[in-house]
Amino acid sequence: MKFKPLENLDEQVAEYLSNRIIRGQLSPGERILETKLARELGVSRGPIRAALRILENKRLVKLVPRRGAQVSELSVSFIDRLYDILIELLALATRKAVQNRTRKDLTPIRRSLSKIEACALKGDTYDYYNAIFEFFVVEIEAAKDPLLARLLRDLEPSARRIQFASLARRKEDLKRNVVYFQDAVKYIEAGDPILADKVIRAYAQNEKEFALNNTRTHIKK
Amino acid sequence: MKFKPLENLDEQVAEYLSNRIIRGQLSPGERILETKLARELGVSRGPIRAALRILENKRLVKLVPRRGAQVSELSVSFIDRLYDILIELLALATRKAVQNRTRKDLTPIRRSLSKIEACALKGDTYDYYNAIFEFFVVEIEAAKDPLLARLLRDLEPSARRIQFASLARRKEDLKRNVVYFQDAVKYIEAGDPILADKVIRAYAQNEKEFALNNTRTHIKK
DNA sequence: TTACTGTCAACTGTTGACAATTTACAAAAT
DNA sequence: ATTTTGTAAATTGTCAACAGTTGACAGTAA
Repeated sequence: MKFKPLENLDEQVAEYLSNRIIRGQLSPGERILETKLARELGVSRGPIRAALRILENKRLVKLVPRRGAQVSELSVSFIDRLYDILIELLALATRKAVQNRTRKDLTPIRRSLSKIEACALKGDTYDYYNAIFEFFVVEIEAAKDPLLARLLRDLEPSARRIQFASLARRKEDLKRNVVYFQDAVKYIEAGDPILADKVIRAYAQNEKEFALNNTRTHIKK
Repeated sequence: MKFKPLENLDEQVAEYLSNRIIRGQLSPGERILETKLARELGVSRGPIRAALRILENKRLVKLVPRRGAQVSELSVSFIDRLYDILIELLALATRKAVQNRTRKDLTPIRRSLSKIEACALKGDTYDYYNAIFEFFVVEIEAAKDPLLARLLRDLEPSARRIQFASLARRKEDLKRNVVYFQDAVKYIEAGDPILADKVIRAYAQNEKEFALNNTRTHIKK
């Protein structure tokens, strides 16, 4: 049996809030009251405050001194800017994955591609996007760059949040999208950083445009 | 007179520690004891812990659950990876600056170029690098992208730390470096994102190589 | 000597209380 | 009606105390 590294309350609370924000159960702009949340979760305010700091780094909440925390907005311009950055960082990660991957890294990459393909076939939108995030996780693993990994991990919840907001409309998109990942794996296997970079950029760009066109109803500005 | 936004203790402590780490007054690997620091600064452990979370995001300290905080290491591979990311993000910021700048943005950009030139002429290495950071700050301001601005701001202390560690050897480098910024401003004024991108990439690449060759003595691995 | 085990001091994790600040709201003035 | 001012309640900031965990080290057994 594998014992957990005994997460402290900070991270547990952060995880809990993170999920609720991503799923839209907490709406943009909504205030998060420390006292109230502490009562609800049965912990003191200390861990709550630490959790809010964690979420601020992931851009899920906005922290204003002496005015507390609120769920961050999901504006068009934010989506725009997030994907601009994601395009560059994912492309960089892909190039690094091509260069630094060992043979062992290929196994999980191929496995997550299969998962993507399977979900696309079944039309299971929710799991499909989970599989895509998993793909990037293993790709980043292969890139052997902890700093880049962490930056991307910090941006991941925002990406998830955006995708969740447009999940309903994504069904027909699946099969068209799979091609990107099939190509990406092909070039990662072949060791071609330029084409792999290009494919991932194209995917992220496509994702960006889809998000911009399909989250309008959920967001503020 | 301009009143401060009444910083809370969290940020003041973070600022204090940040400076000490950047200047090498706290050495890599050194533990930071909450209780001791709290006594030294005359505050309780609450703000200290919050400050440590802030510094963790800036990668200045490493936080291990139940084992406290220690000053992060400055390894060759970290420098390598940091600049890889900086190259992409600064290039992106530069392109955005070219596209989104107003006429008003040009004034501080030109002013900080003058400062760079003046410091290079005087051979004032320390202020020279301050001026360079200032240049990027105003450039990012012109790029009109708060998300990108924040990512870069989070990485800034690490870059400063690296540059501080190799400051002594940088004197002869100054005049050669100025050209990059003169060119960058030229292309920003002319509205040429491709060449501006290229210049900044070249600068950052150059900076990276210099750092890698001149911080060896200060770092661990 | 070397490896194990138990104990203790030093820390971090968590809490509840108190102080300072902000917000909401009602009353007064324009 | 609209703005201003004053006051109370709600909320965040800070602290100090207690609980739980970790790491070091001395003592014991091989």
